[in-house]
Amino acid sequence: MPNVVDILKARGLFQDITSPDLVRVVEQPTPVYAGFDPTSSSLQVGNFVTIMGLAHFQRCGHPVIALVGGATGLIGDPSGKSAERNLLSAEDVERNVEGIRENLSRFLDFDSKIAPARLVNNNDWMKEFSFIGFLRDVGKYFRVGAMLDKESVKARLEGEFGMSFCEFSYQLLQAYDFLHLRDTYGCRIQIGGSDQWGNITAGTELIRRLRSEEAYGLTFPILCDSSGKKFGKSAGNSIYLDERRTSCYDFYQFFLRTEDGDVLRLLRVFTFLPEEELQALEASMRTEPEKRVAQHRLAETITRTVHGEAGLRKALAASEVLFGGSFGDLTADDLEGIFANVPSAVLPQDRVLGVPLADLAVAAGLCTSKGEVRRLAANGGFYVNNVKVADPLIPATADQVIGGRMLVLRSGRKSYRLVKIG
RNA sequence: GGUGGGGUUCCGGAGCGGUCAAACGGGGCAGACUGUAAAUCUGCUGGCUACGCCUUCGAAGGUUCGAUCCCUUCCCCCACCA
Repeated sequence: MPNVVDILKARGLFQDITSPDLVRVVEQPTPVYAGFDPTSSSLQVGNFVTIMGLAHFQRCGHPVIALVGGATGLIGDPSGKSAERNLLSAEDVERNVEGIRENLSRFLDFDSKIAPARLVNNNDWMKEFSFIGFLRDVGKYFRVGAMLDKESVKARLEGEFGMSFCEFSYQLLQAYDFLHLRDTYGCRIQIGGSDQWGNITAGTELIRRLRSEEAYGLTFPILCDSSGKKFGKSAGNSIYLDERRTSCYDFYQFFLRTEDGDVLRLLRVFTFLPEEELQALEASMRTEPEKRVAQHRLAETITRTVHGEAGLRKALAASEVLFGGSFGDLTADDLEGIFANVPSAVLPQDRVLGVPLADLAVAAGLCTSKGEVRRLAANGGFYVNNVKVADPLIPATADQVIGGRMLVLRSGRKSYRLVKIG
């Protein structure tokens, strides 16, 4: 079987490892796990890195366990956070767990004969503990000195906000998860982003102490774009894996707009394309950059993985129309399909016809104020139905309402809003 | 607890009685160029019934024709001292 560590290294998914012995351990099928926080109802592209990590293990023949933190989500992981987080309500966490469970179930192979995936929720075992019981059974084996030494704790204690006991305890929970999965499924490896290092080593140490057995951790780098910013935000909004939160179109476009300097790296991380193909793509970037073959390949591949063939088709159809100039003879039905999950506003007819376009733009959420629409138009970036509009104070007319049902507002090249009459 | 320095628009940071919706930088948005890239250049960046009007400069009061700027009290930061 191919060595998964080598593959991860080649793919830019390797940051650190708790012991070089792991390289030999993975010569045999070895269960591995990664955790996902239910801080939101859907995973984001950043989480996809971890999913790819698990997928590589699975492809190399290792059973994988995806853990949803139904219990740890109630506490909040301080790793990488500069301030105490607000606690999520139990209902929110439960709802998020369901969303994430649904996300994950689409990416891992649960039917594999050799290395089936498994989905677990740490609330299933954590809920059995009493506070006293946990302190005695788990807390007893932790030294406060070592806990204070963790980067996530140190950073917070040095920062201005400090840290609650609640978050301080987080590492015990994650360490116990690892122990539990080791006892239950023979799991010996935990993987995660580099911010998880402290939590992972807390687990390997707990296992060593209580089971006299070596467990391993492997981290991958936190993805950044070439300007060093955390990857996965578009205009301040996270890119989610759930179509209801980020449309297939926006998802596809996010990757299509990848800059040259990042695209190869992202292809390595987010796809399984073989090295030969990556090199061909790199060559194409040199000889015919204007075709942006690599960007298309990236956007297409990851959209297909995340949203399926149908989702990719939607994204491609929408992209074609929206970057194809005028809407020509598209019907309202066509547009409705294309904009299916683009933010829209539904307004009664008398709130549209004769109403200044600027007001519509605000009502549809394209801009936050009419002043902003004016500025936008003054700069030449305001469009109605893909036709540039210079004066946003002129009222909307009936012939702008496609099929008597909707009109499409646009800011700049890529931001669209739909106004539906209804 | 004492002394000193501060809290300004998304952030940093000028302003220190009218010419202030508030310099400058960053970020953001838009435009041009290009390849839905990068770099570069340009414009915009409180709201509106918009050549004018309204709400903003930690909070509340006060002095003044007029206050971001002066005074009082309060809240919060930072530095040094104890």
